[in-house]
Amino acid sequence: MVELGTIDRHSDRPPYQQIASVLRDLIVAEKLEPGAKLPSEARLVEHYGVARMTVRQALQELRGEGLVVSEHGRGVFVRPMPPVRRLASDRFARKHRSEGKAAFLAEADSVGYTPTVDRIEVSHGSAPDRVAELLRLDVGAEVVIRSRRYLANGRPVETAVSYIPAEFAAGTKIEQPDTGPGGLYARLEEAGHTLDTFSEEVTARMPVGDERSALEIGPGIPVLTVLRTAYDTEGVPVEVCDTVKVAPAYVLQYDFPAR
Amino acid sequence: MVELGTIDRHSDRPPYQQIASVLRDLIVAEKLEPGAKLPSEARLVEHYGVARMTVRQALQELRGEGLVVSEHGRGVFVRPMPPVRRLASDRFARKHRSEGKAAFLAEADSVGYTPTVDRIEVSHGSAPDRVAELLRLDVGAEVVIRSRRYLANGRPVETAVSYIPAEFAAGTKIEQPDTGPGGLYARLEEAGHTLDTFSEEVTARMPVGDERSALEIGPGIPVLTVLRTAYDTEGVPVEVCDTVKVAPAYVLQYDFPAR
DNA sequence: GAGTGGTCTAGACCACCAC
DNA sequence: TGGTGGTCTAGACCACTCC
Repeated sequence: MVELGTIDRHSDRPPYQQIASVLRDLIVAEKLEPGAKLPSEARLVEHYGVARMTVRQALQELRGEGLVVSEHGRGVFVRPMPPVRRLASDRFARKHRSEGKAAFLAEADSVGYTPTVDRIEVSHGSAPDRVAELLRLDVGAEVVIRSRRYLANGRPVETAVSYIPAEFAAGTKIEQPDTGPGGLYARLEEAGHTLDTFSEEVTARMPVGDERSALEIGPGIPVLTVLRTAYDTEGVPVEVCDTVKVAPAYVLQYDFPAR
Repeated sequence: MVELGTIDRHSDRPPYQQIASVLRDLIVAEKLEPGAKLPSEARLVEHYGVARMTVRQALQELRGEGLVVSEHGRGVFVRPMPPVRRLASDRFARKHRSEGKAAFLAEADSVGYTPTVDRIEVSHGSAPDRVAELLRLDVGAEVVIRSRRYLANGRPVETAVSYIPAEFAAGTKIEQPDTGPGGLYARLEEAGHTLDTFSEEVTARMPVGDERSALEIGPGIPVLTVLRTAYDTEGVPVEVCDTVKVAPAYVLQYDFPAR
């Protein structure tokens, strides 16, 4: 049983904010643990002696802050947080590839979570304008499109879509769902495109509709987007990877010289 | 006059989502330009023939997406967006410092906005735990704390707090509000700490209360946080800078070797 | 069927803003 | 003073989940 306290009708702060504060404090103090069920709206209405819309407005605040998620017909729950993944800028180092692991799987060992990849889809098509620009292709040029979703401990944490110029992928496992040991980058190197440099563009924003469902996050959780271009030793862009990550699940680390 | 259309009472999508969609489309198509006033709640109630709470729920959606801001007693407005700043990983290159400009001012020229810095505060104190760890200081060790706020075209885009071990700042302009030509990093190099490497940790999250007011953003806009550590040529950390940026105003770019 | 959250109605009073 | 958004009430019906 949690301590819900009371609200002060004469306070400057409106009742819905007071109710939101009480619940927020219970959550951050972990008196309500991640995954725990909050009292039902009906209970809160009864406890505080307010209208249901007032209780719902309080819960709306907490949803907006990403602290709770509601499930129709079941209840409102404290949002369970996925483990934090720390991505260092050497995560694509060749030494990881040579061990036969793709970056995501290699990292899971050291951090200690169970990695999964699902929704793998491979197709041929044309690249979005921005991607074509980065790949220095004509708009509409054919690329291999590889999309997939990454999960940590069963919870989605990232979606990724790779675009590879069709000529670089032709006849390789890049055109198949399973790219084999070392992943996509290992296959590109076998095809003669030794990787030299990566360039990443990082932004953050609120998720749009289908991202919310794919990443199983509510509207109160931002996403980090990383648009990565891989260049070979001749400076030719050989792949662009567009990733959308659940922001609270990631810390990106980059080292660079002061020059 | 904008075209508000009508809603379909028999659709699967609830009326509030249909209303939100119409307004959202008008905004993204720029039929409602940034800064423009939306029709009042009363007008929308009249136009769509729904209850006021239904209109408010539609507007709540748009607020959550950061598309509009409401101003009590004035109306609801399309959020005007600050210009996008693209931060490349060479933005602290020595060549910029040697021209006598700090990074923020140097960049404004090329991108074409008016930069301002305000709320500059300098104090002595102890570093937060994480900062002390990065600076390899004992918890509670004395540092110089420099905080400031950056604005582009008069709109806040970033707050920054720098922590410099007291011994490195002693007797330099680092202890004064105006650090002089080339900024903080130029002073550190003059003091014998030639900069060699930067390391940045990037995350994104929703803003907390005082960040919302300092950056003048509503609850629907995420922030990017960058925690940067500067190392000198001997590998000694000489500064940690904790920045909070309005996410939609930034693209961070990093280049790194595939190794 | 009982309990839950999702949506909606038709009012009300208040605080803030511009004129 | 009139128009605006902010908050609240006391209901209603629906869709979903679980038993």
